[in-house]
Amino acid sequence: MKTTKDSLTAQMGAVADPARRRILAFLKEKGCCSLGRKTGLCACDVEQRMQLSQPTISHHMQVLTRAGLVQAEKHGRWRWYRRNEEALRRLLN
Amino acid sequence: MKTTKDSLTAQMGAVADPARRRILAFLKEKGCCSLGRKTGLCACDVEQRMQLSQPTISHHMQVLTRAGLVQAEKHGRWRWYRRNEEALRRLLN
DNA sequence: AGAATATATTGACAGGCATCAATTAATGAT
DNA sequence: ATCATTAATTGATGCCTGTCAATATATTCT
Repeated sequence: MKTTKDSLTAQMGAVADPARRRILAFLKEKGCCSLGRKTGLCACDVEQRMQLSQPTISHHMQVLTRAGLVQAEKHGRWRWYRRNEEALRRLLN
Repeated sequence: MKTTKDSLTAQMGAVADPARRRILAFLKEKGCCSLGRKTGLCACDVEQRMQLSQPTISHHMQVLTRAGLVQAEKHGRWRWYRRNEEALRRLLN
């Protein structure tokens, strides 16, 4: 058996990957979301900005979401991701 | 070929491991060093506080040192490790 | 219903990483 | 010189992770 990773470790592990740090940076841009939202992006927007396959993006978004660093909302067939600024601020103690 | 890990990624990867975070915390204690130094610890002190083998400790100290988060000095047969507070502060942007 | 679009899931693979036992290296003490 | 101590290195093992191709699911459009 394996003891589940604590939340701080999950968050730090999430942020330790350069691809995910790039994603977090993209999520800061304003007015780029395909859904017309002021902030955030949907997965296809992220995919367009990264040289990574769609399943890989989906995986990274899951890691970030599970860690609580981004929040996701489903809108039709899109999924809208935005930064959880509160959690990101808290991560920096 | 593999492109070498950038320094930010190395530092975040170093801190993402719970064992290394414990070590960094131990290094904050005052007056616990076997060498009589005010701050820091030597490897054997760290080993005593962690339930990990000597080679594993040695490995973690190397990761932390390579990332620049701790500094090492050799004193006789001991190696004295101390936190690089400057680098740690900078890591928190 | 059928086609198109956005995303998730599955399965596979390679590389990285944490860990240990055994060994080696370096230094100090007798 | 020999022994003891502190630490690094080596080699092995198993787990975790980033990535992709293929497939599945969900939703909208016609």
